[in-house]
Amino acid sequence: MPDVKKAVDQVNQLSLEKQLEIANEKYPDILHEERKEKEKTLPELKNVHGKVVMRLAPSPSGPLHLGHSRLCILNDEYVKRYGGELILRIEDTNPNNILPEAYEMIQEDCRWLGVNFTKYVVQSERMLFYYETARSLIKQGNAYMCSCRVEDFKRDLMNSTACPHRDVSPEESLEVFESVIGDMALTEHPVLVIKTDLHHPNPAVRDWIAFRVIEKSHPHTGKKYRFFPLMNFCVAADDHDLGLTNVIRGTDHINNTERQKYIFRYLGWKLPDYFHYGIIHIGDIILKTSMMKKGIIAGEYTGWDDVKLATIRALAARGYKPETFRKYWIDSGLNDVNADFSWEIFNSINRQYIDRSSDRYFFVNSPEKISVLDAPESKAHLNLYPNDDSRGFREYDIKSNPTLYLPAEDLSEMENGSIIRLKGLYNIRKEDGKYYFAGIEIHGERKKIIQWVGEDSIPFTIKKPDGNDDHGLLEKHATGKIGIIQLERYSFVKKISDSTALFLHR
RNA sequence: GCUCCGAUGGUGUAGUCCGGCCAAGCAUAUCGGCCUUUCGAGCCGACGACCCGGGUCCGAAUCCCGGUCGGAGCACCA
Repeated sequence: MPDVKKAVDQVNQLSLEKQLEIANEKYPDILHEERKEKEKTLPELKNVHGKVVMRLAPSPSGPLHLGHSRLCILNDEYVKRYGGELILRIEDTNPNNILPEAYEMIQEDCRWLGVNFTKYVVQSERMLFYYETARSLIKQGNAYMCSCRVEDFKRDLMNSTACPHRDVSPEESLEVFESVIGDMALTEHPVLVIKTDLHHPNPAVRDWIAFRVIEKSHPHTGKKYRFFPLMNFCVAADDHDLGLTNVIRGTDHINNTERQKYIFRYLGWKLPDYFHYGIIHIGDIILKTSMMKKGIIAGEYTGWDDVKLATIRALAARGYKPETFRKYWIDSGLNDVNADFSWEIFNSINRQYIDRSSDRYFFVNSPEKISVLDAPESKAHLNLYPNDDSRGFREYDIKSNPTLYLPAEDLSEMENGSIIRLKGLYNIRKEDGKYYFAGIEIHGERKKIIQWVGEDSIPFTIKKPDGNDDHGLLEKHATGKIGIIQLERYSFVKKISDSTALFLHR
């Protein structure tokens, strides 16, 4: 150790240039270590043999939202990596939970995200297949028709006791099944139950319900069917029938996977490889489709793309880029630990994608009207993008002793006698509540630099996700400009008209 | 309550399977500096983490046991 210290001391005696020189001569390798920023990638999937078949399986209760985007991107990434098929499967076997427009919206959302599904499947079109699968299970004695009251059925499960219907013969169950899927009037609403293990330690896995009667008309199939399969049943049947090789989904599905495995076992099907990742909790924004729907009906939101919502289309409308979603979810990885979604990081990624293409403009929030005394006639000269004259300019003729609008907050923070810089124009000094011209020089003592607008500015509203819209004035030069812009010192926004923009992020 | 799972800085992650190259990498945030006519971008720097306690081992973020804390599920939703 003393030798090491001695050596280090010796090296440190030398100048940096000298050190570099020696290193260059003798050990060129160490200097070329430039840590290349490795693009983070998803871990390899286990049990991949050749091409994969994966799926997205949303229910059509509404358009896709931020939470769905994760599943979409992850599946898409793996299919792109290994090659194969990505199936978009619409899970619409609950007529009570369907928004007819959602079938189309979901596909649009996928395309916008750059998620290229290669096959589109709608479950309500596969009812006969589900019935056939159910018959097989009944004939095997692995499924039975039950007409117990809900409470009795649940109580039996908790007590690990069999209900009276569990032991009826397959023939008898099949007969009941056929009558329920037929068009006879029903006196009771029986269900089809998959037999598992009444003593399974996890009550969630004990005999579970596979079909139930819903008399309501289905948006796609009308009144043609009334005995609808539940998610666990169709997922198992479809995952096999569509040839899924790998299934990745959230840990909230772990028990469902256990239930679905019974069907695979009974029918001798090969299981796909399952992976369950931790759930990412997304806060500060409305994510539940049912809540959104309610709010839209109540007029609280303008539609599925309202700024306050976290649907893909709402975020797209505000100016988030598809690449942002992709990078964020890849960076988040496939951890099996639950985590919190970070708007901070999400926004930071988005900023990288939009900054260079966003022109800069002045917006004064909560403006205060002032007159600048002793001010000569001037010209304001401002870049559309900092340090890049090729992008063009915003130019204004400012008359002498002009009336200007400045952010009230910045003015109130000014101390008596202090000087502030109006960006692209000149300096002003505050004196006894009045404002005086204070020279045009930029350099010299470091001053705060703020945005401003003139009398030709336009009333402008920024709609914000939290519902507290900002009102102020936008510089005239922005008229006609539509799209993502940066309002200097305020935020990035998506300008949608000459009077309105949607708030994006700082 | 029952079943299962997990625990790395303020936040998100890498590493954990197959112990040593990890006195722990990256991103983001924060704070400084440079640059800049934005509180934006870029560059440089600083700050900051292996839940606790035992055990195995020459060696533990990594393996084992216990504890604590957190989470998911327990629907005739998906």
